[in-house]
Amino acid sequence: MDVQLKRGLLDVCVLAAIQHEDSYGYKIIKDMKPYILLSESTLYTILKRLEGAKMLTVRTAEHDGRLRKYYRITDAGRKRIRDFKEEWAEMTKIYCFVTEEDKK
Amino acid sequence: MDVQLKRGLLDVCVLAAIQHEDSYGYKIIKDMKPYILLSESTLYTILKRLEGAKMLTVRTAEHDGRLRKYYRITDAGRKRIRDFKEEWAEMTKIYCFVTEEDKK
DNA sequence: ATGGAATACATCATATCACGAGGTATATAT
DNA sequence: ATATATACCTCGTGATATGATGTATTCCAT
Repeated sequence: MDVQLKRGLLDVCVLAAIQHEDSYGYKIIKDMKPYILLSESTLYTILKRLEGAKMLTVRTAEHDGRLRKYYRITDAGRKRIRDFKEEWAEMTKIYCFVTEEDKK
Repeated sequence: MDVQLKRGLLDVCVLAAIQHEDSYGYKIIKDMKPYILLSESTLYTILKRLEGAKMLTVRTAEHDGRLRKYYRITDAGRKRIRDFKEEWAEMTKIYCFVTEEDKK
């Protein structure tokens, strides 16, 4: 997918990946794989940004003797997803505009 | 609409605005207005970029004693629109992923 | 006739952001 | 032993939307 198109989708996708249950970096990438690919460097940049925007919170927990950082979505994060749904309607209009055939 | 989301749509929208007939800066902005807003500085940046990518060609013509730059879509430009249609299918999948309700 | 809006083009500086390259460390399978 | 998977992180770079700003002409209302 075009890099510029991804830009608008990645943040929301990451939020979507943790909306049903807390998750951690490596798992988020795997869960998103069928829909959109992203590298670790990209993901951690996004997680930091979403944390700064208070759309998720972080907690560190031990798992099999190794530390993991678990991310949990906040109300602001859920609002971002709702806003995206509204933006989708606008995008659908744009799609129609772009694919409009010649009206002879 | 979210700035990042616009990024991926603007180029294709500008191409869509000239796909049926040649157009010029001011008119492109007006035609796109119902679907997506963009400033003149943004538009001219995009037109330059699309010209560099050979997705459109430019010609200068006089209109009412004033010079206008008319933009015409190329085959590469039409291909970009076709590619977008394919990307739309991916985006629809992503939309489903994001809006997926809890599966109890 | 004068002033302001609309038309029409353009440049520059800034802030945001995806991503490759690189780094650290442990667990598990071959 | 060694390779692969898991798990985290930082930095530099290139791409790009946008506001601010500038130039110039035409049209319309007062």
